Amino acid sequence: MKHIADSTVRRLSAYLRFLEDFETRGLTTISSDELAKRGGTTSAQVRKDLSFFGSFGKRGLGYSVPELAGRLREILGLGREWKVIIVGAGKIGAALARHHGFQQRGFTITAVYDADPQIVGLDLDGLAVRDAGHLERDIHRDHPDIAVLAVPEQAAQAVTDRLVRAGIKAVLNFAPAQLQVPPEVTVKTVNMAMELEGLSFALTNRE
Amino acid sequence: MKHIADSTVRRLSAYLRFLEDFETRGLTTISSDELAKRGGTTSAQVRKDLSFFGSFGKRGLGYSVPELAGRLREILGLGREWKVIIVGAGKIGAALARHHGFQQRGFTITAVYDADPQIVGLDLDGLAVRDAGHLERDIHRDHPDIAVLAVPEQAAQAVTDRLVRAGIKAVLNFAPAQLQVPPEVTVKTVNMAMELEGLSFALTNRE
DNA sequence: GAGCGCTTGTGAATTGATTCACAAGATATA
DNA sequence: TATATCTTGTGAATCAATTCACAAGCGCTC
Repeated sequence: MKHIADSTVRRLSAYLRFLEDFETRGLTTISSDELAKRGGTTSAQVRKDLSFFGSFGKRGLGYSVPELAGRLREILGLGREWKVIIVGAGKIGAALARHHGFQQRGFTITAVYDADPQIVGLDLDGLAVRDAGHLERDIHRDHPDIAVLAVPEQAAQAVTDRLVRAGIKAVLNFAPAQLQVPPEVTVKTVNMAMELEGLSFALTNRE
Repeated sequence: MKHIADSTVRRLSAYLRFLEDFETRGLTTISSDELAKRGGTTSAQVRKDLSFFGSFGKRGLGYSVPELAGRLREILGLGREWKVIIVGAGKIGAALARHHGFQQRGFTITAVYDADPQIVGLDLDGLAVRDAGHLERDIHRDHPDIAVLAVPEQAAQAVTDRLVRAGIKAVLNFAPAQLQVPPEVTVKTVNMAMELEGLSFALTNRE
């Protein structure tokens, strides 16, 4: 398949959210222009994004809401359940573990780990924090798909190396670190400090 | 000033982090190539990024670590303290309020708000959760610079409208919503569901 | 102070993403 | 069946970001 830009995938994800909203409101068709308005983009952009994967609309009419939603779920790989482990049960990790919003879209948190004996064993809304020493054993046994990394900066690369060696192919990184991984592993980093600095820059260099 | 791309600002922020690391390790000069390796980019990219703001290096030698760090802090607007309020003290909001990592870079959390009377008054590591009804009054009095939005999706736009009307010019949005704001307001959105779906896409369409 | 090795700063070239613009298909109406 | 009205899908054009490539500057050595 031709390479798909990250920005395109993010927009597809946004379109799906809007479609689900339209679906609950009982609408059956929608035009690229309406989708664009909701997503803060243009109708040409919407059509181009979709054109990478096929042609799902009807000329003169628009797109069938349920059909397009289904296609997007398929494209994004949301037709199945993904097993997610959280590594690091500090403030961020614990908040994510307790956040039940992920379940909706098929992301199931199957385990939470920490290295601190004070934290291991704690109950987070029904999930017991496991000892990070068992990471490799558990990964070999349970085959989780995605690891959410919520450990301190200094530990981030070492933990990532362990996850990769154990076979993890996707990491959502909350540590403020640039992780090195082999090419078959995908990393997405959420860096709150960087976002705040982006706001600081915008406020300072008011254009 | 010429328009600076978002991706450039994010890289500047990353360079600064590396420089601070080099600084604590006692290094005094660094080349664009070393900076690039650390940041997973190229030396030409590093030099181009910096060239938008001036020429800070010495040919044949590289950059002075403390000088470049200082320049980047200046460019990013980190020479001052920024007052940050957190709106929404649910799981994510509370975790952010307790997270002390922001303070380091000059972002001070001055208040936390929630609309739920059950939550108003709770103590979050020394910060009492205030009644969201007082948002406007407090903003007029305290002039915070940045609002972190951690409210449920359905409330996100309405709360944003209130913040904008009260004079907030920068919002860090954790709600999975596409916020509409006037052009003088900057919004950065952190959308964990979108990141997970990006990973789902990558795992599904293994290239 | 001439020569060498190194690294910056930057136009030019390239690659990538977005926007334009319009032919073609679909529906509706008469 | 003909006409009018929509809206898609997509090459071509434009705009933006990255990479290339090299002249010019700096420090070091002889």
